[in-house]
Amino acid sequence: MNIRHLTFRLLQVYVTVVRCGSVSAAARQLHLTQPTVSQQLKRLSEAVGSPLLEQHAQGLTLTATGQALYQASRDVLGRFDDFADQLSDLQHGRKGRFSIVLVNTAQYVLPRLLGPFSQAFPDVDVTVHIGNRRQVLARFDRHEDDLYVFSHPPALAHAVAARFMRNPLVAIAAGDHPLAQQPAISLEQLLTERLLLREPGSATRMLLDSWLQEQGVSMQKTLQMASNEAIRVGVAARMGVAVLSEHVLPKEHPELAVLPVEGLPIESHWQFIVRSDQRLPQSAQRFLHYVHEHLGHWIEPRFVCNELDSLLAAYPAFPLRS
Amino acid sequence: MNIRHLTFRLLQVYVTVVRCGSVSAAARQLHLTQPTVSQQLKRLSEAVGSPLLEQHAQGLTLTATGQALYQASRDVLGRFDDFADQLSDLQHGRKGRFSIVLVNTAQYVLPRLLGPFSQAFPDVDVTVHIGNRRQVLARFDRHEDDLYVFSHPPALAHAVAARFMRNPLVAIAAGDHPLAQQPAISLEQLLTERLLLREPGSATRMLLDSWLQEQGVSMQKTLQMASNEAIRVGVAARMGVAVLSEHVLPKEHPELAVLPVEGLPIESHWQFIVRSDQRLPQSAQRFLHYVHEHLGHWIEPRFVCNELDSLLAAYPAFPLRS
DNA sequence: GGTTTACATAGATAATTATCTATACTGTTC
DNA sequence: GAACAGTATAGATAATTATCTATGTAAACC
Repeated sequence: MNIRHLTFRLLQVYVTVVRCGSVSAAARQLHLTQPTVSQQLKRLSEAVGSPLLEQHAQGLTLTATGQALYQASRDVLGRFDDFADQLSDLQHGRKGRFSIVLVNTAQYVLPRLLGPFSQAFPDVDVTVHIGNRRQVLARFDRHEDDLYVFSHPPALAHAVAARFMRNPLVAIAAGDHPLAQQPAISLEQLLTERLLLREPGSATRMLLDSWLQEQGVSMQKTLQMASNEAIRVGVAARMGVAVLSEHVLPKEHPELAVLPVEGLPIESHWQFIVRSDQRLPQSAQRFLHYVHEHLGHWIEPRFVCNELDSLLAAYPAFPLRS
Repeated sequence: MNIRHLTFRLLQVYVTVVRCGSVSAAARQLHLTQPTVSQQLKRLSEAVGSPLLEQHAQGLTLTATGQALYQASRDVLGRFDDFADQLSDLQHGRKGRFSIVLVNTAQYVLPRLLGPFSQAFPDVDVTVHIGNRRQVLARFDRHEDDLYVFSHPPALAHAVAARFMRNPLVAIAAGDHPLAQQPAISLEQLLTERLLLREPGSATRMLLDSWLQEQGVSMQKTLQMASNEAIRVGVAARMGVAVLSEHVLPKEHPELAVLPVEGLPIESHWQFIVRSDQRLPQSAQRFLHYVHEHLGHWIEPRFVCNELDSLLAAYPAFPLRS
């Protein structure tokens, strides 16, 4: 048997002929002429190397080979129908996988988007990595993920970005800290306190550094901790004050106070970054669309900054509704 | 997905590429050039409607679609490998079915050939029909079977015949019948006895009729019975004498005697008939070859008359050994 | 015995496929 | 940054396929 020139189409025609029990009937059903079907059968028979059909008084009869081929054809076509179903799910992003990397601060927020998405699309597997800004950039360079979330625009080649949420940095102190009582605080006043800092390489630190530099001042007493959580707890324990993403604070935080420092909060934004030189899986596209549509439902309005349109415009063929 | 222009070859190439993890390696293995394989992949990808592969630092990676296609391809190709195995059995006649029709007398002999054949080829299903000459001819006219066994050459269109066994007709009487004692018996003497006859339409009757006509004599006392068995028992019970195929007699037959009538035995032969206007199933071809080779092992030499060569010459491509 | 029905064959043509060579692009690796 | 390895693209060509119309053939039906 020569498998090389065997097409699925040929098997479809064959199955139709067997089901119809007649060449002419099959031709009508397939919108072909009868000689065309006859010839296809001939080719198929040659490919297989044995006769498949015999003509008897009561119509066509299958040879043993013909029966075996009929079963094989049905199995094979059925298997490809299944594949087509899978494909449809995959192509609509209802199924699949993608990976996303977050800078540390974003980990307080993204679960509020990923959670509903996973419920809506249970067959999409999402892998989430978390690191500080430097680590996320390294992963970007190595093409390790599909979606990246930064809190400050990086200048990267092959990157397309779109902001979606505000990420204000505020100054905090213990709830009963003397500064917490004041109606307004100058930057200099703040810097007399010990400042609890994230490590260099983190976005929060970078933003703070560059903001202070703009203001022409420099830090005095500092203490460095590589975790937003640790800093928050440290501030509550009166180790000092800090400038942190507002999202790091719990909803209710009696033991912490946001300080009305002049010039604060520092405005920054989280944004999705995709690599333009790498295919974005359908499921990740589906996620971006989902975020675009539902952001307002899951996030407090004052944080929403939905600028995803420009990014999504790159995937125009994507079916908007599942 | 457009299934129409999907070939098995394309899937083979794809599977090879995935297994090799590289287009070039697959090309070498398939004895093709690298651009050829690249282009096949492109076509496949277009047929499916989604990217299948991605190029990363560590070689090619499958997309989710690519993985699904890989599995589907393996399943499908595996299914066709199974089919090819079946096909091989069918094409070598190791498996399949055929039907054969025997005239009555042959039913005493053909089981001795069909039995060993069925043991040697357990996956071949044989259907045996039995009738008298007229009934067998009617089946032949209606194309009802694959193989026909007659005991007298019919003049048929689209028939090819080959003799394989002698079928002598002998006169018998009860073991203690007066004629049984005589060293030689004339035809006239025989005809004074009551003759137990098969029905018109049977070959035995036809042969006897025409032989008697040649001899210029006619029957006097007769009794007609539509079964060789009934006649044999009737002769033993002294109802009369008969002319029957020698094969109808049991190996040991003390209650019956073969009479040395002049001019007897009437020589006739069994022969296989195949229709030249109808495909002979491989399994039936295999059976004829089997008979040709083993006839001498299963049948007493004096009955063997192996003239199947001419018939088998029509199937030259048939592999002689299983 | 003519008519119908169903299948096969022949011949033609446009589209598609299989395959090549030559060349361009893109990361790795010295 | 030059060389290299692996892919992709372009252009060419022979083979194959898909499909038609027209015609032949054989059995079945009045």
